[in-house]
Amino acid sequence: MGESIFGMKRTHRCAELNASNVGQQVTVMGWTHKRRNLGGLIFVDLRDRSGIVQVVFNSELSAEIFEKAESIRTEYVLAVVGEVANRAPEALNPKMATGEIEIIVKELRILSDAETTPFYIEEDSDVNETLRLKYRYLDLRRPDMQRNLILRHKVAKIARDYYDQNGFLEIETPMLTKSTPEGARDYLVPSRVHPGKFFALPQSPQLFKQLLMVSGYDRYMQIVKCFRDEDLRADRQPEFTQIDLEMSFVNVEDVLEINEGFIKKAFDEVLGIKLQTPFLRMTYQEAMDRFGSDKPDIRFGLELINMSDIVETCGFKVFSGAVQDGGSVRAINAKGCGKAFSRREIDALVEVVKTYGAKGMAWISVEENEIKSSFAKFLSEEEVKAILDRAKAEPGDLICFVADKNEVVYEALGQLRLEVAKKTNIIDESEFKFLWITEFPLLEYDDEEKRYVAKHHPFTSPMDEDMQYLDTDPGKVRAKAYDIVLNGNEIGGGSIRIHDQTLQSKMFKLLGFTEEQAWDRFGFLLEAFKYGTPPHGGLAFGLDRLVMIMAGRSSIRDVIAFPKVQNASDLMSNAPDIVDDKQINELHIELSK
RNA sequence: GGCCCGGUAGUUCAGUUGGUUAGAAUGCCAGCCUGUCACGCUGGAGGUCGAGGGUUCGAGCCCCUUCCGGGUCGCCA
Repeated sequence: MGESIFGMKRTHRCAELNASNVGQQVTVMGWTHKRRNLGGLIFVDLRDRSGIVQVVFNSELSAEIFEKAESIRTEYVLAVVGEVANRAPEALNPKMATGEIEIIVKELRILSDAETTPFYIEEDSDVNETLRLKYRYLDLRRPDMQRNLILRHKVAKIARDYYDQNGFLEIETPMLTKSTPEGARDYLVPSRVHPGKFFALPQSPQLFKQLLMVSGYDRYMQIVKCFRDEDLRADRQPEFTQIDLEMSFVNVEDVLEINEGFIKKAFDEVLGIKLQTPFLRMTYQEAMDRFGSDKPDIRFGLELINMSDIVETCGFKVFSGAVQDGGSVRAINAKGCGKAFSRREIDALVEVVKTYGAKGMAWISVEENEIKSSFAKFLSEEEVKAILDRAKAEPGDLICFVADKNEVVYEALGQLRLEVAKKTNIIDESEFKFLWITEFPLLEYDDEEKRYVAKHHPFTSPMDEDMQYLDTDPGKVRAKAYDIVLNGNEIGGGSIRIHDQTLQSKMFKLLGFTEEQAWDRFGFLLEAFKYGTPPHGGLAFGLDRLVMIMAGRSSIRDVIAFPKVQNASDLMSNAPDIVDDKQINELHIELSK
């Protein structure tokens, strides 16, 4: 059993001590990071969340204390009273933040012993993630994980302070809500009191924050958990955190401006990085045309080049056919890759575009006085020359083409662009490139459901100048919707909302809802809109993704204390799990076999 | 639901064409050691090769099934 802490009070965290404390008697408490027993002299590196300090047990101690010190093992929890001393010049450790000093121990208590941990508690360990997650509380002792969570805390704190200073009120919205059929799958919670009825956990506080605008709160923010029952990815967890906000009496530009102010402040105060505002604004159409993506990584070029007009009537059916069917032929010029890539590596690029629905990838490898290509023989000399000119081709380049429906061409080349950038190592990992993508399409056609669905959500306002197309050509209507993109990651998005009941009803109709269905599902919102609704709009940041990038990690699991694995379970607590029949019965649920 | 990668001492890994008792480093345990900081030296323990089945005289290695983890496509208003 561990010793009591009775009568002791911690005076400092381990790494808070420095040369200015020399001569002071201090009490520190923490975990045994490492011990070095030299026989008559024992060193212990004591660790807490601040860092590590060396404590020394020497022969001036009583036999009782020294024997106790000999029993110390890794991860034992210690309380140590001692005097801070300068280290001898030859014993300095410049690699340690506290390497100039050490604590000469006078009193020791072993507060808790510890079994050998399943993995070392050390910086940047490459332990199997299964094991890390099963023993997450040990994983979270690792200094880099502690830094990540501390960074997350700072970002959240800055968000609250910043938005508070700008007149936002933090207001909580319910976790037990009404299921909405549009969008992601809901997590459902059965009601005991109402047999056969279910709550849904919120995918976002969307409707509630709009209602708060109706209520006159003017500026709302909340750091809030959201839930989506969809498959996981490195940047997607079933429960995740948003910095969610909504503002009244604003236009698109007002929302962008206030939010880039937050990002600027967070990067300055947490990372010491001065960002230039305003961030670059780019329309959705421009982003697609130039980068094949609505979340382009603009740390590098490799932009898409439209070749459609050149090849529209060429002899290569794959190209001319795609253009004549309303699609396009586009390319990227992978500078130097014609020379640098083996045939096998080029074949790997073909596999990349196939993953995203392209039927294939045509290519031209440019050499000193000739070109190598599988399809150029179908083209006239002039056509080949026009292609090379437009691609600004130089010897050594590899020009990669995709011909298909625009949708597929964008997606395949956008992803190919990222792949080539990774392979050729042209991305500067130290850069943070933000931009806003604006003027998203309001709707997209769902082939499966045979109807239009909202690209953002059904409450997004169309752009004023496109209102005329709502009835005639809905696919053409652009929305007052925007995303904020950082290094190719969507870290937030939002829109100006519809605040007019008639327009909102029309929108539901466009999405294929009957009047009855719309009122059944969103009646409370439509009803609310009758009583005086301010124009409003807002945005939500994905806090996990933002912090992930700021921490230089590639998975949001590394910035979430207790994340779930790919099958949406928790390896530590073993949730989800079966429950007693009694609980099931109370909820009026029957399980299928 | 599809595709790809992985699973061997506590941990990180190696393991040849299928062939003796499955190795290394580190950690752990014991002994020695007064200036270490990746402490050092000596010795020791430690294995369901993810699980099940098959082929074979013989399987960590080949085949089938399955479980677990990661990446990804679909999915994610």
